[in-house]
Order: sequence, then C-alpha cells, then structure tokens
Amino acid sequence: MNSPTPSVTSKRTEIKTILTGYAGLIGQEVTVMGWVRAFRSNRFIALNDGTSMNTLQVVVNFEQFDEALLKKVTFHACIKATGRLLESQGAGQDVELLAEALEILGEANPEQYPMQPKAQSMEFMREKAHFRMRTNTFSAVFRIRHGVAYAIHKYFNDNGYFYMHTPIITGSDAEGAGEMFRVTTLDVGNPPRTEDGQVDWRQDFFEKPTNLTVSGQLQAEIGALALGKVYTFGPTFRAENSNTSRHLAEFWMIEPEVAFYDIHDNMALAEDFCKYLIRHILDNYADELAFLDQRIQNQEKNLPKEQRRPMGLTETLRFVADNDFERITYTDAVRILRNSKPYKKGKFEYEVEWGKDLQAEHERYLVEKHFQKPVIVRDYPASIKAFYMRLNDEAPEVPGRTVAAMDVLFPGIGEVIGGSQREERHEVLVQRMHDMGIPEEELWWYLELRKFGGCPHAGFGLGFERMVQFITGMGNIRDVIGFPRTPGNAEF
RNA sequence: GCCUCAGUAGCUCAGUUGGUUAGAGCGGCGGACUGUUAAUCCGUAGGUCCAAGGUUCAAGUCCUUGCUGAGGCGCCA
Repeated sequence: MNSPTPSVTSKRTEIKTILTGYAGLIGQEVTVMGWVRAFRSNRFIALNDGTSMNTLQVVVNFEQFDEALLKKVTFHACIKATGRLLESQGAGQDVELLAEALEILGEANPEQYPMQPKAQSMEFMREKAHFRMRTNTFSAVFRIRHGVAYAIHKYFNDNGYFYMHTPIITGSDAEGAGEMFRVTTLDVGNPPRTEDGQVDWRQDFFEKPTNLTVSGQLQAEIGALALGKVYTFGPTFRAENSNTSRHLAEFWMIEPEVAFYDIHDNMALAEDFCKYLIRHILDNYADELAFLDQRIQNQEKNLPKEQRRPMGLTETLRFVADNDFERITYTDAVRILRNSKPYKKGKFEYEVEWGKDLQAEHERYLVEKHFQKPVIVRDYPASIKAFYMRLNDEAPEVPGRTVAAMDVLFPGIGEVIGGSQREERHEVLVQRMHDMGIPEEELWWYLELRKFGGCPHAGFGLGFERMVQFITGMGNIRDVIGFPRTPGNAEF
C-alpha cells in the first residue's frame, strides 16, 4: 500500500482549492502534498501546503499503516497523501481527507529540526530564515508581500504607467540618498595605483568608480520625459550603518515619475496608490490579516493599555483606506508642534524650529496624536532637501525658501514615501547644484533633460518593505523580507 | 554610529544579600489512550550558565574587556 520510494507526480490538488471549493470534490479521490503542522492522536494530520493559512485534515486509520511510516509523520515533514475527500465527522473542519496511501516525501527528524510546534521568537526565526516561511506568521507575511507587489504592478498598469528598469550599478555618486556600496572587480587588497598613490579606477571594470544604486529616480525622470508615466520597482542599496526596525541595507523601492504632474498631483497619486494597495490586501488576504491581527492582539494583551494599538490591524487598514490623508505644509507642522502639549512641557528631545528637519518624535506626534491618520507634509525648507526638488516661490508668511517636497507619514513606521516635484528650470537647477556642491559634469545628462524638451514633472519613492510592514503589522522590517541585509548580516 | 537592556536545557524563561547537586513550562524521546483541534495522561533524557580575564574561601550571580541580539535615537524609504 505504501511505496517506500517517493514518486512525486504533478497530480496534486492544492489545499486552498479543496478548502474553498470542496463541494465538487466530496467523495472523490484526491492527492495532496504539503508539510505537517500537527499529528494528533496518531490519527489526524493537519497539512499545509502554503497555498493558504488553512490546513487540510488528513485522517489516517493507523491500524492500516506501517508504524515505522507513521513515526515519520513529524512536525514539518513533507508528505503526500491520497484518499477520498469526505465530510468531516469532527467539529473543527467541514471536510477531511481519508488517507488510503501515505508517502513521506521529506523527513524532518524532530530531534534535529530546530522549528517546534509552538510560539517561537522573531529573533530565533530570523536565524532560521530557511525554515521560517513554513510558519503561519511568515507564510502570511510573504503571501501578503506578494499581494502588495502584484497590486503595485496592477495599479500602475491599469492607470497607463510603464514599468521601467533602471540600473542596479550606477556610475554616479551624486544621487544624494546616502552611503553607497562600491562595486569593483579590482583586488581590494592590492588595487592598481596612480602615480600619486590613489586607486586607479580607470583600470576597474567600468573604467570609473561604480556603486550599487540608491535610487532609480534620476533615470526614471528620463522615462517620464519620454513615456509620460513610468514607475520603477527594484532593489535599492544603502550602506548606512542603520540599526533600526525600519531600515535595511538592501530593500525594494517603487518610484513612479510623471510628466506634467505638480506636487499636488503627486500627493494625490501617493494617497490613491497607498489606499489601492491596502484595499487590494483587504479584499484578497482576509485570512492572513485575521491571523496577523489575532497575533498582534495576543502579543499586546500583556501590555498596559496605553502601549497597545488603538485599533486592530484590519480596522487600521480600513481606516487608512477609507479616510483622507491630512495634508499640511512643513510651516504648518512647525506651528502645530510648537503649540503642542509635549512641546510646551519640554517633552521633545529635539528642537522644533523652522529650518530644522522634523524628527521621528515630531512626525509621530503629528500622525499618532494630533491627526491620528496618515499625514502628508510638503514644502520643506530648501536647505534640508535634495538638489533636484523644485524651488517654490517666496511666500510672505513663510520664513525661508522652500522646495516642493513631500513626505507621507504613517502611524507606527513614520516615513513611507518621500517625493517631490522636480526642478525643471535649467538655470535654477544649475544654481542649486552649485550651491550644494553637486558636480555638474557627473549629471550632464540630467541637466540636458532640462535643456531639451523638459517639462514640469514629479514623483516619489515608496519603501516597499515599509508598506508591507504597515499592512502586516510586523514590528521589525527584517521580518517582512525573506533574507534581510543589515549591518553585519548577510546570511542566506 | 550613539544610548539602554539582555545573553542560563532544543525554544521561552526563573534563579533571593555571592554559599551544597542550577530549575520550570513548552519541545524531544519512551509508554498509555484513541474522532483529535495548542489533544490528554504517565515516565525520561537533556546544561561550555555567551567568551576571555579578574575579585573572593566560594561566582550563573560582583568587576573589566570583547562578541551577539533586542529596543530607542540618528541617517532615510
């Protein structure tokens, strides 16, 4: 009855298919394959194949099976079961598979296998990244991660955007988005040198210094000024020594760039886009959200009330999807903060002063206390923002020059989006680059975009993992990417 | 990079003013039971107390340094 040698065929029915459309399958013979989540009473196997949150109950009449075979039905062992699908006699499920044949596709010796059928810490599972996707939490997170990625492409495609691939290796270090990873084929221990002792980059692969990209924006602007509406969605690298729950050295970023858009169009796009992504997950991953919601509640039930989330996960997502984001200027934000209770009581660690960047504590006050919803802050002081952001006209009620920059701030994770209307005026851009010490010769092509057929345009960068973090409610960004790269960590 | 906290069994943790043989729950293993749903019951094994050095009659406990992790901050998405 039981074949000792595994013979995998493609004739399997996915468990999601069985559980969501079992009506037509009752009484029929089906084959399922998956990983054992539990083996109760030597009779009931809870089988999960990754297609959904749910398990199929496989019933084995242990009298009919070899004892040595059943001994191998252990936690996370991979099995194949064939039998008839029946209405369940038990209370916990509608249908169950009465196994007629059972095959072990991959053993998981419980004395050696590190995962256990119990709650384990996020830190421990991070060290077991090759196994953690088999857990309820991580399989839910990674199905949702896929869902968000899909929704991104669908949103842009349905709205007439073109997906554009920008280079991973860049020869420019003027993008101004942080420390970069050097890319080289030179012998790092003994690089060729010029006569004055400097590394001779002309002998390197690209005959110049190159780095991993920190942003595809500058190239996306090329696309926008030809195709009108483009977006990028690719890996991004920052060599910052950032040790936080919201930073990765390697992450994925979405960067739409749109010709003829100003900062207000840009904000409208950002808000509509965020809401679309959230709605897509609400509509398609309700089981996953319910599980993650429950998980957070269990986690928080021991915390004092004021440290708990004000709303459940699903509730939060609905709220964000259904309500307008608050839109304020940086100047307004400063005024609100200076009139706030924590400011007057001296609770802020950092000074709130026009011209200084808003700190995390300030952003959190605006989002979580004052407005209690996502906030878009725009028109930041020019002195604290990048050279390519469009210089606003002087305004009498504003203390200094500002640029048409915008940050979308979400509760819990802070900045999800940073963007701007781009400076399209050649002479203004040249002046800004000069003032900020950006070498013009490195970005000659970027400047030429302003000389030949330029136009007003705008765009933004959305941190993919931060959005997934928000939607899944995961506390640490390292738990929403399969194989996180952070300072001192590049395992797997 | 800075600040704070932590590191004890496979996992999560307890371990009193420094004092005999370092404990629990879960997991594992052995057995019982068998329509279970985090199955239940009985039994059992399992320890470089992060590392090195130091103080002391005596260190899991105190001190120094280092390593690793977490939380917060900065940089940002």
